[in-house]
Amino acid sequence: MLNQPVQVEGGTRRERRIQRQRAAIMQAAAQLFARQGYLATTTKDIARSLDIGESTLYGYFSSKQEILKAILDQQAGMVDSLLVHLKDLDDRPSMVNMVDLLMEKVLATAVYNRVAIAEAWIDDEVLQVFVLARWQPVLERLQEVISGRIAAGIFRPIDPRLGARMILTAFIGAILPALRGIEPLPSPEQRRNLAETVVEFFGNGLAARKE
Amino acid sequence: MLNQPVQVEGGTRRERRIQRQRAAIMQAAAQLFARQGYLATTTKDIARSLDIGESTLYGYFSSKQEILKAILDQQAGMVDSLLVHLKDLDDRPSMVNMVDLLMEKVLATAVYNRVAIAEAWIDDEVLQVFVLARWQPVLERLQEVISGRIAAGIFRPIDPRLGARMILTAFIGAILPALRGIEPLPSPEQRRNLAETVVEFFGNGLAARKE
Amino acid sequence: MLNQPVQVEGGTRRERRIQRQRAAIMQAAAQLFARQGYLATTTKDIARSLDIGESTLYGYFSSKQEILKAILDQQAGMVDSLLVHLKDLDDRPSMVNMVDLLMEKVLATAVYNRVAIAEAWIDDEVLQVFVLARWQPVLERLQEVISGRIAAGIFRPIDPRLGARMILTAFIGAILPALRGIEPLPSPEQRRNLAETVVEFFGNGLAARKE
Amino acid sequence: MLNQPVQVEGGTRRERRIQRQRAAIMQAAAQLFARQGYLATTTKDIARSLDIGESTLYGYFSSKQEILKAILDQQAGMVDSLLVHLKDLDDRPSMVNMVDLLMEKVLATAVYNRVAIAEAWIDDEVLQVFVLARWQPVLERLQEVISGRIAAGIFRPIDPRLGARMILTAFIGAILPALRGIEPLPSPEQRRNLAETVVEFFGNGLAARKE
DNA sequence: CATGAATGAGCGTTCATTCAT
DNA sequence: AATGAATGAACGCTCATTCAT
Repeated sequence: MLNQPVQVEGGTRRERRIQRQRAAIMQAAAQLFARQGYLATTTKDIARSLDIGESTLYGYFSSKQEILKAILDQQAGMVDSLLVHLKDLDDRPSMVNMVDLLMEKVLATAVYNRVAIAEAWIDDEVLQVFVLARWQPVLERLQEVISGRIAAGIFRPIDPRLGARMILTAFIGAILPALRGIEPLPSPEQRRNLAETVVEFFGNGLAARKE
Repeated sequence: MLNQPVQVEGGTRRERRIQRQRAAIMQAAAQLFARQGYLATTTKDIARSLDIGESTLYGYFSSKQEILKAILDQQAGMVDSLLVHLKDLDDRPSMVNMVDLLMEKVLATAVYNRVAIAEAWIDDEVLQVFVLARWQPVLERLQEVISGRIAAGIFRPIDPRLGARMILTAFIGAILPALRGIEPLPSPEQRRNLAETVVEFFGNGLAARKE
Repeated sequence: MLNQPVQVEGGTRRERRIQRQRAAIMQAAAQLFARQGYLATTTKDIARSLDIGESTLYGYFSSKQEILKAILDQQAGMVDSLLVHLKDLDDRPSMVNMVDLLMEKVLATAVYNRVAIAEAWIDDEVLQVFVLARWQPVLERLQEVISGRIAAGIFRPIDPRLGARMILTAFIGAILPALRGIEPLPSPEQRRNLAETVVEFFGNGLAARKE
Repeated sequence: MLNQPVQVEGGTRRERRIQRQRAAIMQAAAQLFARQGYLATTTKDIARSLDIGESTLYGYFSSKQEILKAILDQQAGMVDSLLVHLKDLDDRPSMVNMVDLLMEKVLATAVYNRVAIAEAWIDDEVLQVFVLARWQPVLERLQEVISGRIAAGIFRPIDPRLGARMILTAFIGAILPALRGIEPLPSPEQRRNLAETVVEFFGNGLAARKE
């Protein structure tokens, strides 16, 4: 979780510098928001962690709120970017790939997600706009798959909404310690393993595979 | 979710009155903490919601922090009280009963749990002392059951810790909207239904039951 | 220009204390606003001049703006209270009495008026709401008198609005140094003298009285 | 009240350019100072209204204070320039001419005067140095005229200082709305009319002319 | 010469806590 | 036991000014 200069592209050199600085501020702020919460983090904290003056922040964001909004926006964008990958969920290997990818993306922005979850847990608007609205397509896709399999007799008749929610929270449970920051991020191998376990769990629970 | 005078017992009449007032403060504070977060809730908010003077709070708690601690303590006690019921998890009906009971207890103190989760998400000490330490026995019991079934060939060989975590988060997922406060608490029938679905999911995932 | 405890009446003892404190704050603030201007006066200045904590101010006024508003309101009320006395302006002695009274009232709240003028000079809303609207009846009464005398052939035909404005500013000119705070308030005798001169000026300019 | 490039003369081309820019800054700043007050006007406001960088201002003035000082100086120079015209005040036509000229000059720099009045109303040093000291010769000349006429039996015996002050404030009253910026500047005809009324008022008040 | 970026000092305001009654 | 009043410490934010380019 190093603080490396963020890569940005496009625009003039000046615009790139501004984007780089904005990203650096968001990163530093997100670290602090994740660790102490938004309210407990002062603008002084953020400035000090970047070794800049407090008022310098206001050249890049018009308020502390705006920094949070930018973080939430970026994380929401990440969720959106998942949607293209939600097509093939019919055979087991493609599901494993999908879950692996999901984990990778979610964990790559773990700090941002931690902030988003913290805020959404308390603020209804954040919950609706930045979390529920963005994850909704994922949940719907899951429900489609479940409904399809129920119709095909592969799955028991179950409330697809509940099923989708349980599977999604089980998925989150698998990466929760890393997301919460009490365990290191899993290696690619560990992640693949987790993905396979989640998918298996999705289908058969913990029952022994019946061949 | 009415604010009724809380029943307390033991001690002199005076001590009971004090306990009753402490409980009333905790309840009022927890409502506000749950809705707005601990930091965003002012002592003035709490006092006003009880229609008492702000400084009166300090006759019952030495600080705002202490109110939070008392709330976390109480919720942790609730978790502890679950442990006695964790014995019989061997046949399906007793598992359903257990999960139903768990849900009932967790939802009965939904507001307190919401506060605990919010704080644990941000504060490492709260996470360790008030959440992880208390849920640890539940997780361990679950791991035992899983290990036992793996040994008996009923379950696939899987990391029991991961399995326990996934099942517990799936369980939480089932009641998440009520816990977060965006859906009403489930009726006893709905709850039983949820419990059965969770247990089934635990065993067989979403696969059709093979009888 | 001593800072004596302000007399207030009505309400319970508690309410009277609050009113007294509000008045003390307004008085202290007005002194400072008059001397340095509203913006250049900090809440710290006001608090220090009363030897109270800065945050104590906010128990009596919700913002620095509100202190200013209260001062302007009070001054506007003073102007309103003049109107009852504007009836008899027909013979010379009653005009002198009237002008004398006007001077007395305006000078008794000299500091407040100085603040009101300063703000009205810069802020259009203050000018309209707190100054023009309140002095309007005075100006109109003056115009009536002037129009009446023109009709009676006593006065030259002149724009009554311009006449009223000139006479009012000449009146203010007579007390300007006291209002501005560079000369002490006039004694009652000096004031009566000023009043007579103003009234004479009103009628005959500086020309020698033709008896 | 257009913002045209100000004409300056003397010096090298470079010096003229500097003078022109200084004047442009003063003009822009004076507009803002007049409308919002000195303190409420930020250097950013001034720079933006000139479409230059904020720090560019500091190439022409060493501080925001200095811009104000330059404005006050210039206005004070305008008053000084009136003095040459204060000779002939003996017959009525020349007095009217004089008052007309005074009005013209004062109104031509209305914005600067508005700023000067605002500051002098609050700051003792500005009052003394930039206003009282500069208007003093005008007041003295007026007092001389009054004293002379008293000696000649034309005027009543009156305190010449008070008389001079009243006549000057009545004069200001005649142009006050334009000065304050709530009415447009008077046309030359209107101005001449005002001048005649003021002079008449000076001599005979509002009494009908006795021929 | 012009400027974008940076910043220290200070602002108005909030709030948990104390204290006299 | 209850409270209204008071307050120090700290907050988010602004702004005149500096400085490297």
